[in-house]
Formats: sequence, C-alpha cells, structure tokens
Amino acid sequence: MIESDELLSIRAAELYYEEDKTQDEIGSILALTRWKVGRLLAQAKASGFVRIEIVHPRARRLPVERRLRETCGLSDAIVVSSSGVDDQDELQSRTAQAAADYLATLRPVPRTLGISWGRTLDDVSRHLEDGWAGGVDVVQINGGVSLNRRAGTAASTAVTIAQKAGGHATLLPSPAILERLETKRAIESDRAVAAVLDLAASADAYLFSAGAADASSVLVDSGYLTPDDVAGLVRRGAVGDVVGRYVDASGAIVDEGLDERTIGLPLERLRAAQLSIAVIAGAAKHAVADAVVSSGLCTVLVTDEQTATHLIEKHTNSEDPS
Amino acid sequence: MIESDELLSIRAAELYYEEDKTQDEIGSILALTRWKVGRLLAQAKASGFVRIEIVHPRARRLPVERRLRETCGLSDAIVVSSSGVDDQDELQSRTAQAAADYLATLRPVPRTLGISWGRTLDDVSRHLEDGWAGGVDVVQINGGVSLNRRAGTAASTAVTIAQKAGGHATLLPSPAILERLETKRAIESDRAVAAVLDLAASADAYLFSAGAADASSVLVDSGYLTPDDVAGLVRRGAVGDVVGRYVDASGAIVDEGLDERTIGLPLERLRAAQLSIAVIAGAAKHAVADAVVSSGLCTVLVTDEQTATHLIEKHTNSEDPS
DNA sequence: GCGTTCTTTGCTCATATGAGCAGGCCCGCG
DNA sequence: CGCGGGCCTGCTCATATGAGCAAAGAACGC
Repeated sequence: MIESDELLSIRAAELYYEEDKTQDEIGSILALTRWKVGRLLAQAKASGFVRIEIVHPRARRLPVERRLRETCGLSDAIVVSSSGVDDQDELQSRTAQAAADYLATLRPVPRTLGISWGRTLDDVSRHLEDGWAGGVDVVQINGGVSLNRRAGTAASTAVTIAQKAGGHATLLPSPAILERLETKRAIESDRAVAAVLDLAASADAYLFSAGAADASSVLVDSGYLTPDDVAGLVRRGAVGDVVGRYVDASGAIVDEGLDERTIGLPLERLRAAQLSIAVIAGAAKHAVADAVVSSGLCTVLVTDEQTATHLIEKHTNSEDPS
Repeated sequence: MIESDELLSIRAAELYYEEDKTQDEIGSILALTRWKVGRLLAQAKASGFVRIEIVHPRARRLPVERRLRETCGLSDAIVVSSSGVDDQDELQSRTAQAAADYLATLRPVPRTLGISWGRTLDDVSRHLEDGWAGGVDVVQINGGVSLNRRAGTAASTAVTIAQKAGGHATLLPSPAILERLETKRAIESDRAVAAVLDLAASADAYLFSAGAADASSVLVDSGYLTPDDVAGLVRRGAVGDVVGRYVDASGAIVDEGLDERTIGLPLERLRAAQLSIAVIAGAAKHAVADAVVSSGLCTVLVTDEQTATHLIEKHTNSEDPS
C-alpha cells in the first residue's frame, strides 16, 4: 500500500468508526469518491489497523476457536476472552461459565454424562442453570475425594449437575488411588463399584478437567499423594493429571504402577469417546492442556484465550517447522 | 437490558464482528429475526461491549478531539492516539507529526507564521514535508538559543519550516533572557530587533510549544536559567514556560521581573491571536498544557490522548462540580 | 515511441442495514 | 374484570454498502 493511501485509510477509518459518518460523507470530506473510501476502509481492516474487540466477561473468541479446532483437530472448541483479566480465579470462573453454557446448548443432549471432579468441575456445576437439560444422568468416572476434605466436594459436583438437569447422579464409591494393587483389584471387582465403572464406560459423553503437576493438585490436597510423590512424577515427565492419572507431554501414563492403583475410567475409554469435553484454564495448565489435546483425550476443549493461543502456536510450529 | 438479551447481544456481536456474518445469518443461528439481531447489535454497541480502536502511529482520536474542543472552548483540537505507547519520545514525535499534518492542511494558508523554538518545534519542522505550503514566511517570536548549544537549533527550526514552505525565515537576533533590564530595553529598541518583533506581532498565525517547569527545560539547557532559578519559580507556582515566559496554573506570569527581561512576543499578543497553535505532549506537560488552554493562550491544541483526557476531566469537573 | 499488461478507477446492480411505524402483548390501574 | 399506556415485535421502505465489471491510466519491455 502506498504511504499516502495508508494515511488516508486511517483518516477514513477514524471518520467511519469513531464519527459514524457514511462512506459518502467521508468521500466529500477527504475529496474522494465513495468507492475509493470503501476500498480504503477495506484496506484498513485488512491491514489490521482497525481492531474490533468484544469486551464482556462472557465474550468468546470465535476466530481463535476456529483456529484451535483446525490446528488441533478438535471437533469443537470454546475460547473465552481473557483480555484484561490477570486474575487466574476469574479466568477459571469464566471458563467454567462457558463450559456450563456449552453443556446447556449441547445437542443431542447426552442421556448419560460421565464426569470427573475437582475445583474446575465444581465451578462448572455451580454455573449451570436449573433445568439446563431435561433428564441427564450423571456418573462419576474416577474415584472420589473423601479423606480429609469436607465430605463430598466430588459428590456434590455430580449431584448438582444431575439435579439441575432433572436426572440423577451415580457416585463412584471408592477412593481415587489405593495404596496396594490387591486392594484396588478387590474394590474394582466389588459388584457396586463394577456396576458404576460399567455405567461410566457406557456414558454418551464425558466432561472432565485436568490438574497441573504441582503440589497444588487436588490429589495432594486430598491426601492421595504427597508433594514429594508429585515432584517425583514431574521428574519423570509428568505435566499434569487427567481423571486422577498422571500423564507426560505426549499424553502417556507416567507411572504404570501408580496408574494400576488408580480407580476410574481408563484414558483409552476417554480417547475412544464420541464426545469428551475438557475444561482447562489458566497459565499453570498450559502443559497439561497440550498433553490432553495432542493425545486426543478430548474432542471438545473449553479454555481461555491465552491457553488457546499457546496451543495454536505449539501445533502450528510443530506441524509446519518453517 | 435483560440478562438474557445482554448475553444474546454478545453472541450476536461475536458473529457479526469476528465472523463477518450477516445479521440475517446470525438470526438463523440464534433463532431470532434479523431485526432483533440488529437491535441487539445496537445495544451491544451502546453498552460499550464492542470496542473499536484504530491502531496506527498516525491515528487520531476524533471523539476526544470533539470533547476537548467543547470542554475547553478551543477552535480546533488534534489528539493523537497514545494507546500502547509508553515511550515519551515516541509520543512527542507522533504529536509533532500530527502538528505538521495540521499545518500542511491548514486553510487559509497563513502568509506569516510566528514560531517559538525548542525540541518539540524542531520535531515539527523535521516532520513537515517539502512543499507543505506555497510561500509561508516564518518569524521567530522569542529570543533564540545561542549560548552553549550547537549554534542554531532555534534558527534551523525556523529556517527549515520556511524553506519547506518555499518562504523565508526571519530570525530574532537576540538572547531569550537578558541579565539586566536595561540591556533588554536597549536590544529591544535596536532597529533590527524591533523590526522583527513588529513582524512577529503582525503574524497571521502562531505555532508554539511549552516547556515543563523543571531542570530539563531548554532555558536551563541553554544556560539562561539555572536549575535553582527554576526551582524558585516552581515554588512561586510556575507550571511551565510558554515562549520563554514562566506561567502559573492560571496562565499568569510568575515573575514580573524575569518576564520584563525576556525578549519576545508578549503573551497578550498570543491570547489575542486569531490562530495560535500549541503543540504540547507528554505526561510531564499536563500542568502547562492546562495553563495554556485555560488561559486562552492557544486557539488550537495539538496533543496526545492522555493529556487530552486529563484536560477534559479537569475542565468538566471544574465547570460542573457534581 | 509504441504496444502490452497490470493496476486503479468509477460505475451498475444486488444485498445488507437502519429508520420509522402499526399491531400485539404485558403491565398496572381503576 | 376491563381499560389505557408503554414496550416490544415484525414489518415496509429508504439508504448504505460490497461485488463485479468495463474503461482509463500507469508501468514495462521491446
């Protein structure tokens, strides 16, 4: 573009967007035909001189969603705007809200929804509106928190989601991780537990989050693991946990021994699911988000703008190393 | 606005502005009539959810200019965008550029232009394009720098502006401030000097900047004043200097004795001018800018967005103390 | 200097959009 | 229970805008 044209296009854009003039009026002000003005305006937009941003806590970033779907091969992506949000809690809350919105508008409505638990999922459950669906049954897909927390964060998440959808919740009556493999096998073969696991495996859709691999993990908080355990896992490449199982950057299980003592849906089932929705937000979870997406653990990702951008960059660079 | 409508207007805005959908298409996506979509879009704009910004070094802020004109009673105002610019030099340069643009498009073209000198004015002179006008004579309106600087910053500013306009420059062959009143009177009555001062007083238009009242002043730099002198002036209320004369917040001369030893156009002449253009940018000059504008020293102000906002706030608060 | 090719310009026409209005709905009030 | 009054909806119509095209102009090679 010629320098003088660039300047003109800026003047035109000012008059058009800030002063609400018509292209015709701008034409007479700048001594141009209105078609020229139209073209200058188109140039200004194309060159990125005109920035249009939607500022709202519930705003999404549709173009980013599209790129995320394309670069990461997701069947759907929801990206919440995080412009001007520096607070990670706020980010988490917005993302949870978006996940709730997504669930509510999901068609066809799943009959059975398998869910994990954690801070994010709880947040989602609280953001759902009463009557968000008509009769969705909810089943837990991994062992619950019960050791030292106020009993039932996990349970209440599941129950809330089910209640608000007019369905009922099936809880997984088991710890998340057992200390001994034999105990795990025993519990797993218990009829009540096995029935829930079967139900979980047959769910139409899954909704889960992921935790960062650090001492802030809910598994540490709940007493299943010590900070040292987590540090050890990190040394072996862990980037975070998905439904209680620690994975590395490629989405592979980090510690087979630990994994075998973990009760819940195997990651393979998640990878084979028609519809599995991951809700992951925050700078601390960029690495897990990448692992989840790259290894096909989810078909739908709900996340924040920065995480999305991070994923897109990573995936475009690795696929097209120019 | 109803909550659900607010959310819908956000969704509509996303589809309209980010996805370039037509209102009709959005209607079928959101199950609304296209008129409803139009109204939602209008609401979104009115509520400020849609932020449109023009991002370019030479972008101006027309709505701010209008408010500045109105609240400060200026006949014209030029406000350059300073979004994302933290560097004061960059700000200064952009403002100077805008001043140069303004001069170049000024109609009617002044036959004689009175100018001051300083970093800002020099910047303006360098941004002017060759042939920006056909035959404008330039005359200095205050005494020049000559003591310790590379001779002729002031002179070169005037000469450059004149040359580029195909006119010629008249320099004021005198120091800015004299040490003794008698010397000042003697110089002033010298025929050569008096002639220049007369020419300056009869100029059609003036272009000047202002300096902040601190040790960085060009008057200090040139050796006319010591940092201590300036500190003393500040104690007596000085906010900055205009064509070499220190003024307080109300635009009044701070030190009559000093003022009488200062050679150049009296501020009254500036106040009475048909057209006097002040070019003032940067956070350090907010106070002087306010003094210049409030006391009617300029009819046109060229400045940056932050300074403009500062002035508008000040003037709306003082006029309408709600 | 001349023809060729590519770009830019000003246009026509189809489409998208906003203003303004009539009818219907909901609310409160008598 | 019936009756205004205000608000929202969906419309018509005028206007603003963008696509596509032919002609003018500029740049280039020969």
